[in-house]
Parts: sequence; C-alpha cells; structure tokens
Amino acid sequence: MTVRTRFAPSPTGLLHIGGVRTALFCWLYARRHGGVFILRIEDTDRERSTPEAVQVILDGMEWLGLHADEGPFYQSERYPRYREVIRQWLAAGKAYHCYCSKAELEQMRNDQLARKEKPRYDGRCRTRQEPIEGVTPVVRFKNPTEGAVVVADAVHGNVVFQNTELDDLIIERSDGNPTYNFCVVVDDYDMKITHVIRGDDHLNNTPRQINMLRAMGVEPPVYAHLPMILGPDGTKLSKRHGAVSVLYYREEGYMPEALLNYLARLGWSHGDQEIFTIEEMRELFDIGDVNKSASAINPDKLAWISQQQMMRLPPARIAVELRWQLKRLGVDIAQGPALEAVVEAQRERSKTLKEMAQASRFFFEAPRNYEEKSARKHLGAEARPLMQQSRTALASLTEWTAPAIHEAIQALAEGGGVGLGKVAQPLRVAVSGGGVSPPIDQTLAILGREQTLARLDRAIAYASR
RNA sequence: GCUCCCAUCGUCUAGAGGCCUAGGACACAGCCCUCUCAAGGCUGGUACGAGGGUUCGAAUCCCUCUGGGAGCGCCA
Repeated sequence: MTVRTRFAPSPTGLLHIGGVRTALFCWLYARRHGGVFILRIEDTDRERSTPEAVQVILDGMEWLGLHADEGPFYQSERYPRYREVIRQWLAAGKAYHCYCSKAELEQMRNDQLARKEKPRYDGRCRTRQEPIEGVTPVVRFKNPTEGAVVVADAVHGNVVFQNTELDDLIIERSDGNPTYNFCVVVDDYDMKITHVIRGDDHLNNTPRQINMLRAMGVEPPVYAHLPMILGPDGTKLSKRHGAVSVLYYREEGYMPEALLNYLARLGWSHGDQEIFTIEEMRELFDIGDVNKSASAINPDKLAWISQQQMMRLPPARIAVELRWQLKRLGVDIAQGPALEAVVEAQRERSKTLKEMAQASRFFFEAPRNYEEKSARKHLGAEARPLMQQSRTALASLTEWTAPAIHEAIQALAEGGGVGLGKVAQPLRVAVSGGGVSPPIDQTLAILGREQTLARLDRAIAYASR
C-alpha cells in the first residue's frame, strides 16, 4: 500500500516553526517510503482565514523545498462533499439535529463544572422527534456511548479513551458550514491518507475522529502525534519567540537546509549525528525514532547548524541566498567578484547569510571610512613604510593569485623582521575598512589588483595625514 | 475541575535491565593552531524530578507523588 501523508495547516495565522516541523516530518516520511505528500488548506473558518495567510504558507513551503505531490486542496471548495456526507449520516441515523440554544448549552456547561465534571453535551436532542419552530438546528454526530477507542499511535503507543468521556460534537453549524473535526475525517478518508502526522495537541481529538471514520465504514489510518516545540525559555511558542513566519528565517539569513536540519533534530535523532543533508534525512528518517517530549528552540544551535551547513553546501547553492541578502542591503554586485568565490572565502566565518552579506560588502564597494579602532592601530604613520613596500610588491606581481600574494607578503615580513600580522593588518583595514576579513591573500585575490591598489593608495594617504 | 500526554546536563539528545563511575552536540571556560575573525583540535564543569516496589542487578519495568503541557467551542 502506498504511503500517503498530508500537511493540513489552517490559514488563520502564520506558518511558523512548529508547522514547518510537522510539514517536514510528513514530507520526510512520504519521501522515505516512496509515498505521496499532500498539502491541504483547512480554511473552514471563513472569518479568520485570509488569502494572505494562504500565500505565506505556499511561499514558505516553496522556499523550503517541501513540494507537495498532490494539492493544495482547499476545504472551502469541498462543501458540497461535506453536505453529502452529512445528508447520508442524517438519513442513516448516525447524526441528528440539535435545537439547543446557546443559553441552554451554557447552563448545561455551568452545571457540569459546578459538579466538577468535564463539560460535555448530554445528547438531549438525540431522541427529539419534532423540529422547534423558528430555530435553525445544528447537526451533531452520534458518538458511541460505551466502549473505548484505542488510538494506535506510532510515537505514543496505544492511547485509550473511554467513549463516555466523549460527546456528540457539532459537525454542521446552524449557518450550514461544516466544522473542523468532521472535515478532517471526510478529507482523510477521501484522500486515502494512510499516516496522519500532526502535533500532539490533536491527540485528544483523535478518538472522535476515529469514531467518525468508523461511521464512514473504514478503519483509522496510522497516527503519529509529534511533541510540541517550545520557545527558548521553555514556554509555549508565541510571537515573542519563533512564532513568526518561516520567511522571517530567510530574512535572518538561514538556508532552508539549515532550518530543516535544525528542525529535524527537534524530536528526532539518528544516533549522534547532528548534520544531515536533505538526502540523508530522506533516507534515515523514521517515525519510530521520534521522541515523545516537547523540546525548546535553541537559537545558538540553529546558528551553529547554519554555519555547518554553509561549510558543506555547494557554493552556487549558497550564492542564491547571498545574492538575495546583498540585494536587500542595496549592494550592487554587477561589478564585483563572483559570488561563489566570496562564499568560499566567507562560509566558515559566517553563522548566517545576513552576517555573510554584511561582512562581504567591501568586496563590492570600497569602504567609506575606516573603523576607528582598527585605523588607529594599523593605519598610523609608523605603518606607512610597510604599506608602501606592500604596494610596490603587489603592483609588480606577475600573477594575481592567492599563493603569489601570500609569498610576496611573507617576503616583506621576513625582510622587515616582523610578523605577518604587521603586514597583513594594515592591508586588511585598507581594503575592508575593518580588522576582520578572510585570510588576506585570499581577500586580495578575490578583490582584484586594481581595487586593491586603489584602496591601498587611499590608506597610505590616510596614514600620511 | 475532568480526560489525555510528557519527564536524562542550562538546551537538543543517545540510552529499549548488566556494555553507564550515563555518551554526543550547542552554549560556557582554558589551552593549542594562527595575519584578523573564524574554522579545527584538546581539556574541563554540569543531568537520570522524588518516593516506593520488581530483580542478583534499573536511567531503562510497575505504582504513587511532584512538576510541565494539551484538550474539554456553532476555533482550527
């Protein structure tokens, strides 16, 4: 049987980290088993669902590379199908009209709470024969009143719920719209979902869904309820933490590969391995290796994984995102060096692409001014002679390559009886404006002779003030 | 309140009765390497929530407690 998983976000908020992790596991599981990954937009809440939120989901999934094999399907387009099922259930006595008023329901609830009971509908309309004049009823599902439902969960094992704990849930509102739990059941049934992988906040909904699935005449799929993801402080994810759009992570300079790698390691592990390529995850992921407890996001570790990923990914791949970042900074890269070369030079000293872009500006535009501390330390009058020697040596190099540049600088240092730093640091400040850059030979090689000499001249002038 | 879930370093985790005086990773500290910043290498500290069982033996199995979380909507 072909594995079929689905990611079913509701477009009422942002697609955040938690949603992405769920999507990732669904996608990974389908990929691992040669199955089908389906995207379904759960937009039955017409008040709160927005086209913008749908777009954020679509854009986010696209950026992450989590492509759906089927869909996106929209629940809002499936209303005729939901009505059909409700008609059938009504006719078959599996569902019934309920005429209870909100006040009546409220009263029932308060009474139960007062008796320290779990609030639930008592099924009083189950036996009603006549409609009530002037009241538009809702439709409720007739949940079994005895026995137990066993959720066979791939991460939690068997979880047992007594039917007496459940009640007859509303499946069609008085305005005629179907409700969430019901739509999920019809969709999972119609879409032949074999594995429902979702957050464990849905574990409590599962027995009702199983009961409805059985009313449709099928046995439930395999469930896998994933542990929650918490904020860095261990509390529920909120806007304060990472409950922002995934695209925020793009802005912050993370590669999709890094974010996915980090998220995969939240609740899942494969021995001691920390760094995974997408391909490795696809080969190694298994739902049985997912753990049960919630985990807190750790920004430091995300940053570390980001750097590790950048050190391994093909430069051309990284260049795509670096280009995007530089553009955001307003840097014109038309005249500068190849981005791949910049990536190779910067990758191991950047945690994010945002940092890399900042640190790489000087490759494309000459520094407007020198960082004060560095200038004071390395561009003083005493540095002038060596800078001038450097200029002469560099100008006369026959070939402009990192090894040749290195050799020239080394010779200068030895000739002057000083350390390499005495030669390199003034050069670094001259070309980059600050005291930090990739190795000086590599930096100058990438920058090119013309730019190097021009910037060096300016620095010599500065040191001569 | 009721039902359900969860519980190993600060954090992410390994661990499916003896291999555990509990391993790895992030972060932190020190050292090495070194033209800066990094990367890399080495070293160090810190954890099985508590109490009862079961067993020759428990981080691992059972029970209770404690702590955290979720659900209980004409929200999803």
